[in-house]
Amino acid sequence: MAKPTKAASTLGYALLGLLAREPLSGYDIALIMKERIRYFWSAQHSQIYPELAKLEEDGLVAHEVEKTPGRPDKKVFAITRRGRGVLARWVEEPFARSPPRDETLLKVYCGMAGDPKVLALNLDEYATELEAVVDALEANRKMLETKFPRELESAKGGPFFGWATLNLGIDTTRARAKWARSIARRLVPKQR
Amino acid sequence: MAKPTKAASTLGYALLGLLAREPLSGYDIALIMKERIRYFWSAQHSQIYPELAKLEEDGLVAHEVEKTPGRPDKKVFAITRRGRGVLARWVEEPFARSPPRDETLLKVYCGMAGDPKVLALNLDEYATELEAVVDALEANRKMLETKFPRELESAKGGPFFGWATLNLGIDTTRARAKWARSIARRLVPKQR
DNA sequence: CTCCCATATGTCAAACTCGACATATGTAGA
DNA sequence: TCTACATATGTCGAGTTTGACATATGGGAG
Repeated sequence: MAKPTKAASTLGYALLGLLAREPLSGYDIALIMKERIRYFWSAQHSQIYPELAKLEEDGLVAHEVEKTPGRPDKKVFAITRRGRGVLARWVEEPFARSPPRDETLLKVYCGMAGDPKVLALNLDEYATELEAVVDALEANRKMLETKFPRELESAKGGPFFGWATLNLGIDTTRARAKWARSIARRLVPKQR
Repeated sequence: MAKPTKAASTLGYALLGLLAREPLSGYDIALIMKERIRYFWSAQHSQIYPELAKLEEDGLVAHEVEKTPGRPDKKVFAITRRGRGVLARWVEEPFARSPPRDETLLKVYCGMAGDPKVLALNLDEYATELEAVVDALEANRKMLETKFPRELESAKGGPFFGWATLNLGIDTTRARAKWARSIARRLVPKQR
């Protein structure tokens, strides 16, 4: 084979996964990464545009220009058949235990170096942020459940896998918030 | 001020956090990152050695050579007073919601592109791995609880913060394993 | 009229990270 | 004897990621 259907980077797979749902521009993708899927993946537009170009070079996506009145032109990308094939092969690979890098846990691990009161305050603030995230994710899940009951029932299609992803996101974010509060409480025992 | 006590990279803080507990060589640190704290941080030795040199240049750590019979010499690093100061300041900064990059969630999010049966198998295998990790983490926590009851009670010192970190690691890893099994079950409904 | 904002796409340098290569010592096994 | 392995430290190139810079359109606020 001349072109053995090259593999993409992990970011490339992320883009393919979004485009497998619907055609999108680089700008759209940047927005989705800042909002919908921020809890498990994100990238800056400065990384997205070059990666889209690379995917197009490899024939995994293709774009057409959409002229919108009163706005700059949009390059709307769609996944190709080759792109779907590459994505499928990656999805079916075993799950890698990629090196987790959790700056929050690292900071708590170093906690003995700092003032417990300050740490406790920061942990509570962190928990409050996370609780807001949980609310947003739960609203998102509720939306999927009312809008796509069929897909969720049959465990097929984009909505189901988005829902599956949300399930873990919600559980771990909530667990994290509770944990932060519990550690904060341990750090300042006799709260008045 | 001539030297405004420069900040370190996140990896630098990780090294300072380990050295704040006990003096260690680069090799020791690499081992600890492969074993004890792998569930929230890791780095290769090729990154650790240069970073230690950089920290030493900035006066945050200092080393002395330990001659061990029948082994190559060891450079044992210890944290300096300046290093503790830099670490303390970082610890007391607010928790940043750093961009999470969860390849597992990404792959499931793209699940509609692959064969459900293969995905289910991989998820089960993944869950089995995670369950082993949970066991190891729990053994570690048990060890801390029997060996350092005082520190855990008073919420002070390295052992307490190691224990605090383990708490979240265990909870989220277990939640992840359960989640993987539950999604796997949904993907192959009528298991014979 | 001017400035800022959302839309929209792009480049570039610096920093971070990984995997491969390199070197050296001593022990255990084939 | 040869080889492999654990210990121990290091360099280097390639790929990833971020943040800053750059450009262009049109609407709304002041």
